[in-house]
Amino acid sequence: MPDASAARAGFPVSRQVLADHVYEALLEWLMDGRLEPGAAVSIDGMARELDVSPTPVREALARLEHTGMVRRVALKGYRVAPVFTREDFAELMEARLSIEPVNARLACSRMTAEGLESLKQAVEDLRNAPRGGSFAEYRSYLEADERFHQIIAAQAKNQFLLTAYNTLGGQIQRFRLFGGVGITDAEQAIAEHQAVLDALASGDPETAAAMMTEHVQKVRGRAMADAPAE
Amino acid sequence: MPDASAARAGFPVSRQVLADHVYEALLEWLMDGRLEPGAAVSIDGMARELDVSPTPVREALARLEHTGMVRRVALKGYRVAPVFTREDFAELMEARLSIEPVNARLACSRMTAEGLESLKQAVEDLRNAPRGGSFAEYRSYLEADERFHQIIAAQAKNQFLLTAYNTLGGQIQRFRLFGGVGITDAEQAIAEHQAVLDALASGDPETAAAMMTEHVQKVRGRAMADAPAE
DNA sequence: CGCACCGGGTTCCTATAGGATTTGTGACAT
DNA sequence: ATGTCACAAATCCTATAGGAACCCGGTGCG
Repeated sequence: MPDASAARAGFPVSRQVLADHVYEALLEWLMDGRLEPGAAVSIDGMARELDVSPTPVREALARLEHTGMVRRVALKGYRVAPVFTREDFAELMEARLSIEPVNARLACSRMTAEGLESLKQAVEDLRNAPRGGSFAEYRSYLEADERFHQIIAAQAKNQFLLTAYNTLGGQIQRFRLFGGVGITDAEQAIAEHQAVLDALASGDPETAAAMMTEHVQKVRGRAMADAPAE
Repeated sequence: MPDASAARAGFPVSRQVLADHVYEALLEWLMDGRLEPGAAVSIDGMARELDVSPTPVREALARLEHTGMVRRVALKGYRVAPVFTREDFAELMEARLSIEPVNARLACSRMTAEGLESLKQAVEDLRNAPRGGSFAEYRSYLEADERFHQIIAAQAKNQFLLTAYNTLGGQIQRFRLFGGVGITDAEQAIAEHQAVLDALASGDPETAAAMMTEHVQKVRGRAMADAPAE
């Protein structure tokens, strides 16, 4: 409750308007899977659901559209982006292979102590995360995984690359939810993350980039093997 | 134009709503330099200016915010993104160096005949563009330059990399307008574009990537030399 | 049976109004 | 002169209303 402390201090810090809350709510619903791919996202309906007027909903959706999470057709409304096809997935991985190793290389030389600490925490969380079959169970696993890559992107200290990664990151999350792949070979994946972390900690940019490349390639390999059909 | 045939057919295809027009108008004004960096973009004011209600303006601005062209502060409104600092420029070029060579490499093997033709046209336009001192004169030069890179990004046939590039592309345009650098060494720049084009035409991906890397590096070098202060 | 047509309901889209917040200005006290 | 306060204007933000477009049945006709 930032409002409370802000009110006490005398000047509100939160500065959030309704559209921001709606945006976050929609994002959460998208990531939660409560809104399935292809489903219509009615402006008026969402407004009723969230008990606000359509205006902030409209604004939030306009922002979301640019992330690729929802698509808009003029005079017809918004829909959750369709399910990833095999081609979409291949493109996404190709894009990751282009950007993430660069992030790792840059992050290696620019990493702060706090950043490294957060990374270690992320890998630790990955290890401790439950690996049950239900979605609720591996939710924390996915969260830690995403956080790991996000921190590296942030530590690259390049606003443009960070923006580029964040766009990808959202799609990656969305794919993990609806691509039909659960957690496969978690031990192997954790080892790969550890290898990236070690390279970053040792301060060798090229090794860090190479480890990241290897990791993403293996992720692709595992996912492709998992869902051979289409 | 699609409108004509659509009207003839009896059902409009364009399907553009007011917010789309406002979006395009704002984008054009931003690219034209009619809206200077740091300037406030008042919602109500824009609405009066364009003779529409604030609602579509609000929606258009919400979309624009995600491109980095304008920034929003809750309850205070939108402002045109501030002028590029030297650090911003360095980051932008670093990002270009990460993405554009990859685009060139991929485009090389996936290029269509039409794509190659458009590229040749772009380089030709670059050659024929006037190089006068005034902005209006080198506007077509900048347009052709941006088009060249945009086509390559599109020919990479990867929606995610294309999105990533487009975000960069907007910033590049904005920088060229307000970074204070005009066209320096146009002949040299054209030669670099030609080298990239030749490599793409010859179908050698690695050379294409290398030529693109070289081009971006030299662009950076020229711009840095031009604006040493800051 | 297939297909054009046509309401009714839903949803989108835009304008408008008014409350909430910020900004600018000027008087006043220190 | 400087800082503070109050007040007015501008701006943002949200809700609401109504016109326009779309979707979905049903009906009638070939």
